[in-house]
Amino acid sequence: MKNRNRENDNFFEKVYQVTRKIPYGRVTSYGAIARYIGLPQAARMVGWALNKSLSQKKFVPAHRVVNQKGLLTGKKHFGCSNTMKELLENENIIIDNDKIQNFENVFWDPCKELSF
DNA sequence: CGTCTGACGCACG
DNA sequence: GCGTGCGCCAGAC
Repeated sequence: MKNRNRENDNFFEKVYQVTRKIPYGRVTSYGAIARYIGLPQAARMVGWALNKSLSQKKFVPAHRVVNQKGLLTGKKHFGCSNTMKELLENENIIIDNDKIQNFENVFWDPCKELSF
């Protein structure tokens, strides 16, 4: 196997890296990540990649990624539906009815913050 | 190779 | 403002 090091070229790895760059107490959306990668219409793949990220050895703050509405749509993939909420609340993020409160304030856009 | 699915996003009614 | 339907890309079967 020669070049399996092209992680950077892999869509999934990009998602992982960007997600890991999400600062504490901040969240982003699937579309934002997808847009940062270059596939704004591939938001679904971001979520899918994050799902696989749960199996990754390195921890990926997938709980900091929500949909454009700020809803914890992926909470069910954390095993317990409360896990994602707990993690977010642990970061001073207010959650109400599986929705992030003050979403605009905690929103973190990689395309903007990373200025890419 | 054809078909279905998926942690979304957007257009439409 | 809310519910429904379609499209998007990539992978699994």
